[in-house]
Amino acid sequence: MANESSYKDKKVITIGIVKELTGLSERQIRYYEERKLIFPDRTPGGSRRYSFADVEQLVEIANKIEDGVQTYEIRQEMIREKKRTDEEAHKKMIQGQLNARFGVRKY
Amino acid sequence: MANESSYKDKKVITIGIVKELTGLSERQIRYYEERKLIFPDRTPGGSRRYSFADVEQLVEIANKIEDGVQTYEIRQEMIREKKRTDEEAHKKMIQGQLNARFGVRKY
DNA sequence: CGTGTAAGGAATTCTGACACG
DNA sequence: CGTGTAAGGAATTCTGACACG
Repeated sequence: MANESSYKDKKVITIGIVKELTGLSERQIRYYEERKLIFPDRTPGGSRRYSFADVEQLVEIANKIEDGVQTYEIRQEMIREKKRTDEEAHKKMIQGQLNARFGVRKY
Repeated sequence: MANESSYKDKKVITIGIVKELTGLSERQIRYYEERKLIFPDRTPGGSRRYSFADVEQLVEIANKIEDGVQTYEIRQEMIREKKRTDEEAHKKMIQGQLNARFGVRKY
């Protein structure tokens, strides 16, 4: 649920292409980064590189803003969502360890 | 077998990233294009854009060249391979039309 | 044949700031 | 708050050519 697509998460897209793909302006794309909603990689030279997942994220962000949601709120949502998935992953890992030591109980 | 990955075939990667991803020089990447082994898109400004599929193709090409295969031969192989898959697709399409008109015979 | 390189120019991207509201 | 824009510079990419072999 995080690493099944080797392409989707690779940071290889320049801001110019992201602009084409999303229809957003460079200004918007950079601003959402400033507000910590998106996290592109950087080349050694300092240019931003986005993944397809980032592109999709940007579209979602833009939609919410169009609906009047502020960047701060969007960020809070993202943090809550991350916490939820992290806890879920943690729970699964613990369960995996239990299964490894005491055997898997299928049902 | 050609459009199941929406990411793999999108031409969004600059030559600089392709260089990193493949370990090839820009010179090599451009040369393989000159020899019609690879077909990047272009931005309005003229910059090349590659897909992940292109990146994989480039690695294969580079391996063959290392093995002493000439670009001309690699190109011939590619043409033969394309012909084969095209014929296969054509055959499937004809069969599909027959099935549509006369019903599908499962076995 | 396949690849390196120096050359000059054009396209791309970057940051910080001013503006509006 | 979110976005546009002009400014100046730096990084990226482009082409055509000379070189080697």
